[in-house]
Amino acid sequence: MAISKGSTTRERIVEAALSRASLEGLNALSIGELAQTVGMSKSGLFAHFGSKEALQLAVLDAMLRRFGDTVWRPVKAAPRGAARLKALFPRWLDWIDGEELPGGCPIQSAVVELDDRPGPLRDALHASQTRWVETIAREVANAQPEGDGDQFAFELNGLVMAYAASRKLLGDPRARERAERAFAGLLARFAIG
Amino acid sequence: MAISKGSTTRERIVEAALSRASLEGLNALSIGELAQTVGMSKSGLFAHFGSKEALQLAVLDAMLRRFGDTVWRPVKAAPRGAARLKALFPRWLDWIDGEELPGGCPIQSAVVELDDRPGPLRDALHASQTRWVETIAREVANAQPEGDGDQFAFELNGLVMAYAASRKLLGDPRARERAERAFAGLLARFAIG
DNA sequence: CCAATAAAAGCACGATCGTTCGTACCGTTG
DNA sequence: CAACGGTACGAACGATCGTGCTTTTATTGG
Repeated sequence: MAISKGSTTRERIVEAALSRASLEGLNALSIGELAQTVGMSKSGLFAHFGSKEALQLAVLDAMLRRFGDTVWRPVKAAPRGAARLKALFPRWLDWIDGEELPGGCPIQSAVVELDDRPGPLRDALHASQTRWVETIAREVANAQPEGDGDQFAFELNGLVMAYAASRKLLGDPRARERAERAFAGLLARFAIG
Repeated sequence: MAISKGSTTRERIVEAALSRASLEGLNALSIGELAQTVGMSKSGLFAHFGSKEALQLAVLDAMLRRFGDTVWRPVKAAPRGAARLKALFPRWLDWIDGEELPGGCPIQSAVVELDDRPGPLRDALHASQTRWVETIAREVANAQPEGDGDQFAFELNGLVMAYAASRKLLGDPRARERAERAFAGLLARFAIG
């Protein structure tokens, strides 16, 4: 069989852990509780990873892959440059709203959770975020060769975080409209569009 | 004596908890570990609060007060409007850098930690953040009566979050310069200056 | 200085944590 | 049929968690 039994259970575990982590964060993952929700024993679940940190790494990897699949990959259908950036933005906001995961964007939680906690988790997230900034900057370069892509990525990232905070903590119904207006201002300032 | 012994130890506890929470978050606070760092017994410490949640509330309250004292209060010396906003920004970034607390801004951690976890903690933070947005918006109104103060506050908040992420996770040495450039762009777009 | 009160300690509780171990059951392979 | 690696189990480990009690120690007001 191409798919062994173990790999599918492993996926079920990571899937459940991903939901949980989007709500409570990576550190709050508990093996016992996780085992209960997937319906197996603590030790059986544990054997799939060998340590809690390895489980967290698997979950972090899964959330990054899912972001790529859900947000970025469909956007690549749009032509390079301005069109892609404009296609990216609403999709990214949708991702924040969390139709995919119950607790919204787990990456943002991970950023805040890991930013001053050294270790393999932080390293993996750091690498991923660096690549993400480069991805955005490359698109900016396609849209406007004069523009500072890293600066754009910096501000765009802040925009999305502000959207998340405004939406989820403050519950502002105008959050999306605010984000869109800010995005329009950003495009204008960088002469993109 | 005006200051009882209990109130001063309580302050010592909250102070230590504040440092810890700035590193690990409010939920990661542990009474046992906290008691050890303050040099007293678990039960002795516990008696000051009666529950972990009450301790967390005290810590949250302390961090919000400290933000007010460290960031906002000195800024009020500047004249209302544009001058205040310009004075606020670098001071806010300094606060993010965390010369005051070891782990940088604990409020941002709290926002991400509590944004989808209902309860008194979230309520207190929600109220505080709402007041903060209003404070900024009021200042914008003083600087530029035509401007949408809530929109400005939204974007300014995102800027600061982007700065924190860029500085602490990515370790970008140009983070401050990026934030300043973005702030200049924000002021320009709102015709403040 | 003494009694009242506040603060802290001591001890124990049930629960849960991550982890280890030995042991079954399974399908595959020789 | 025998041996095997992969998968999952139950039990148990020491540690730590938040939270009650009861008792001792420190501080305070009269």
